[in-house]
Amino acid sequence: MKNRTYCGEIDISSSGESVVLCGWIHRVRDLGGLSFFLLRDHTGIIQVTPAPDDETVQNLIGKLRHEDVVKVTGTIRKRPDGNVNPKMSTGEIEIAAIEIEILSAAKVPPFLPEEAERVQEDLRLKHRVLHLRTEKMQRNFRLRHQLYQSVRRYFDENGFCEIETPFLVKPTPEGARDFLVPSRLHPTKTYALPQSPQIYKQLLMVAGFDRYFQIVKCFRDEDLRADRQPEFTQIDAELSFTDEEEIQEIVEGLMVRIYKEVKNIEIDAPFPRITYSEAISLYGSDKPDLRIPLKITDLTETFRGSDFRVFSSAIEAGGAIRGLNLPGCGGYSRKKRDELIHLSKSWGLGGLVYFMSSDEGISSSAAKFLSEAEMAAAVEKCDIKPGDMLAVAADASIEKVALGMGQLRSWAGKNLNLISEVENRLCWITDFPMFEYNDEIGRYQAAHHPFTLPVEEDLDKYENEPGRIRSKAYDLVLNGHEIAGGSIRIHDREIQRKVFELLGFKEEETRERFGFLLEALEYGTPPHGGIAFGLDRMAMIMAGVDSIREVIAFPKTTAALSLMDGSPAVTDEKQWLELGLKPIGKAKGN
RNA sequence: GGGGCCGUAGUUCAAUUUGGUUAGAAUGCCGGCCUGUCACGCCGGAGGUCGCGGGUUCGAGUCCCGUCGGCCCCGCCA
Repeated sequence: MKNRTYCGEIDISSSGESVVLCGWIHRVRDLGGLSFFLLRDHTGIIQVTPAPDDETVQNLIGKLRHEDVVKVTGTIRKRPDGNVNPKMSTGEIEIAAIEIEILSAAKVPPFLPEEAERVQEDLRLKHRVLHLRTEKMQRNFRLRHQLYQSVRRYFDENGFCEIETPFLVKPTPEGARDFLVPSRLHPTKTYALPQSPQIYKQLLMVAGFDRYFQIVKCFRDEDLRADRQPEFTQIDAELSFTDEEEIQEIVEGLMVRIYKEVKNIEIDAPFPRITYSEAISLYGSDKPDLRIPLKITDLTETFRGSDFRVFSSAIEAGGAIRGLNLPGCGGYSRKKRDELIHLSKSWGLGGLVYFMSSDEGISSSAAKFLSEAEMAAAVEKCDIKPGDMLAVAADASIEKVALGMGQLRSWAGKNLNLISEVENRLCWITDFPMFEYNDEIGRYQAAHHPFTLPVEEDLDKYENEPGRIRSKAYDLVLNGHEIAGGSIRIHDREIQRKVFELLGFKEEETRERFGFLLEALEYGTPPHGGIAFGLDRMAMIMAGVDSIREVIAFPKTTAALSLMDGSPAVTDEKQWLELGLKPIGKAKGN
């Protein structure tokens, strides 16, 4: 519609002008002889009232209902003195309407957009369009749009070429569960939806594109979480003739650019680099939230030779003792301390030993087992001040005590109000282990993926301690969320062969699974590496919401259902037959 | 696969602890009145498979079992 104006774009400077506005009925106030209504579009809300003595319009307003779609023709005018609404950005003006056309009458909606935030989420998901009409959701998606644009501009300016990779790809048994797509033309065979474009972007490097990027959907058939959906969006990038430093610099430039363009926030680069093992011991996590100003302290040496059995037995078994300052908790009641001990058990810790500090000195439940000197040393080492409480855990497994203390650190961040919401803290986690032992299947698995380049000086650990080989992999962590992960890839076929061997892949199997990549790698492969970002998580954090469902237009529930369109759905027998398939088992649902 | 919380008018909640008359309120909806409202106001009205199924009981929204659905977490997510 030409010459159409938006509700939020008008201000007092345009008073006197005639306008055509289109939008939804937000609220009607019918006073009898005089009526008002609020008209809403994606830019804002403005009040409309009949032009003087216009009875036709006056009568029509009484018939308007919530969420009707109307076209309003009228004049912008200053509101009479004393009738300005300071709570509205358009509160100084109103539209004197000479014509109102109902373009589409609305059924009574199950909830009004303005109350969407307090209705049950399943109802919001079912009537997603009503929720998306809210100012908050409109803002979230416009932020996400800005994010796309900023990313595309940045990569384009830095010589990256956007190339689409296929959605119907070869199934890969490693990693996450695949969504399979049966082939009609080739019964018993399937495609898979890509878990990521990993292999294809490596092929693009072999193909000589030098720098590639793509904003692309990925699919993983795993259980859902607040920050995990079965289909999600990655910003995927890959570079040739590169190294970790270059990739990290490019990413830092991107993050600085995004924050500036999307949020108008200046962030500092470079971001701190923290090795995986440092992250685990200092923060008890491979994705530490650096907004929490607490570090875990190793107290193993402080308590070596202690008479306290809980400590000495952990040390004798090769374990560790770690402490964390809980600032301001020195006065915690017995009940609160017990609650925390209960929680600590769910974090995999055996319990917590407390040292409460006050002006009178240190008190502790373990005081009778420990010397004054030991207690003083621990408190000193953890920077405990009067009023604080030191929580200490010991375990025969270093990993267990580290991760448990990490949970305690997160708990403290949330519950002791230590997190500043306006802060954005980014860091790199580097030097990940190349392999992780999987107890269930009794072999090593790639911690990142099997094309990741191991750190060269660790290669001699192949035979005896593969668990200690580090890889050239890196994660980018923002406020405790992993938002990107990448690596330098293997371009040497001998190293690739060794990695597959260690992962227990038979040569034949390797050829069958990854043959097309390995073959391509033989025809002249540039050293290359890259990274992939979780765009949904970035949008979630930048929008200040707690779930990626708030930044995905049509998300699934935690049971992977779409309440709006009812997918997945029972499929016609005819469609199954065409694919040469027959469903077994029984559908659940109502 | 496991743990926790939740499900009552269109919506948000109360009544569930301790089983007992006709399941209440607000808002939304419908009708009437009202000429400067802005969460308009006033008057009246309609609206309930208490998620579903089974069990215990003289009697179940309330107790028990199962199931469906939602959220959070663990496992899982190369």
